Amino acid sequence: MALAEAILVCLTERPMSGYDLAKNFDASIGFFWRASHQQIYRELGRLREKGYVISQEVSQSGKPNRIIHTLTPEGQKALRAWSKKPSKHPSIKDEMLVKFYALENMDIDALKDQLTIRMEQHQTKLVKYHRIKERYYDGKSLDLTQKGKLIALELGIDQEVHMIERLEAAMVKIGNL
Amino acid sequence: MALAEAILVCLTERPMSGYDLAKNFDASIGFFWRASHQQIYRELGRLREKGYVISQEVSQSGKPNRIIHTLTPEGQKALRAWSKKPSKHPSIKDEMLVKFYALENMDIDALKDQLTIRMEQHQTKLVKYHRIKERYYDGKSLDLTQKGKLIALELGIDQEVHMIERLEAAMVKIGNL
DNA sequence: ACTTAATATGCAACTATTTGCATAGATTCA
DNA sequence: TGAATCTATGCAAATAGTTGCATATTAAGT
Repeated sequence: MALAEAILVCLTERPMSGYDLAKNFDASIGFFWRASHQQIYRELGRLREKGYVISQEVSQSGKPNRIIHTLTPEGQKALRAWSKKPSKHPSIKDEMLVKFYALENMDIDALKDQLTIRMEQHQTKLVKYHRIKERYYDGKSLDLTQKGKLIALELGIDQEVHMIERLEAAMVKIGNL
Repeated sequence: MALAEAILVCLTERPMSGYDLAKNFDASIGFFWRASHQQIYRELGRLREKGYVISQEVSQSGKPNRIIHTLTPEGQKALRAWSKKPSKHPSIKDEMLVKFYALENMDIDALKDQLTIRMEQHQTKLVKYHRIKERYYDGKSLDLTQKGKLIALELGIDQEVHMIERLEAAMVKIGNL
């Protein structure tokens, strides 16, 4: 399972609480791997048992205490071993495209609405990516890890740009039916 | 869950056995929704219980008997109702891109190999798509359902074309590190 | 002759993911 | 002043998906 590794990858940046990780999964790494906070907290328990992270509670007044998780050398070793294993091809599950497969049995106006929403979602994502790129990477000197993140980010940006174009083309096509 | 609906979508084309469905999920509809044969057989049981399909055994000599599943009017109604509900955004789980996120902890040569494999997979898919397009859609007059499938197919083709370009660019970038 | 692939179905166990709930003080907006 | 949101953690149940196994015949390749 790669949720474990995705968490470890996050923790290479800095030690984090489960809450921080959940936010990361909603933003940066979440562009390539989605996970809910419930999943993350459970997985952190497993990683602790395996000795891949160590967890220490930090007192806070007012708010609940934070539990900060730090990557251990064993965790780092596990990450490197993982990097050598072939990557599974990404999961493919796109409800909307399935709907196109039986157009005669679909409500086409509803489908158009869904296409519009989908385009907006990709647009939003694209704006987010651009902001991150400008803020953290443009015109800065980058180390190896930052270069890797930039490559992933640029893959994401291109994907969104082309996805929006494709969906617009699809919209024209179903508009002309 | 949309596996149920993906199966119903397949059955709008013609009545099929579980085996036929599994092959469809490896080819056409599987471009947008992957499922194993075990999943499909289990789901067919549920669909039968709900009355969305009816199943009849057809005797065969030599080979095991086939069980042909036919979409019922209730199943068709369920499909139309589903088409009106907003589509969930596609699941995102891309191990390889996660690996780019902690490049310092990765084996870069292994990553390059994985990138190469990934490019080949997309290339294979693209060739498949093109073959299907030429065979079933090019220069033919199409009904509504066929037009829908063509739209989905063309989305797939464009996606693969751009994905291959993106991965090539990424390869150049990690080659230059 | 032997092995692999294709046809055809399906159970069982395990792992992963989603959804709903639960707690509880602090801050921000209307 | 009340409602909503943020911070922070996590359990429990349900649903979904993967992996391994099981059966049985035919046809084609080596």
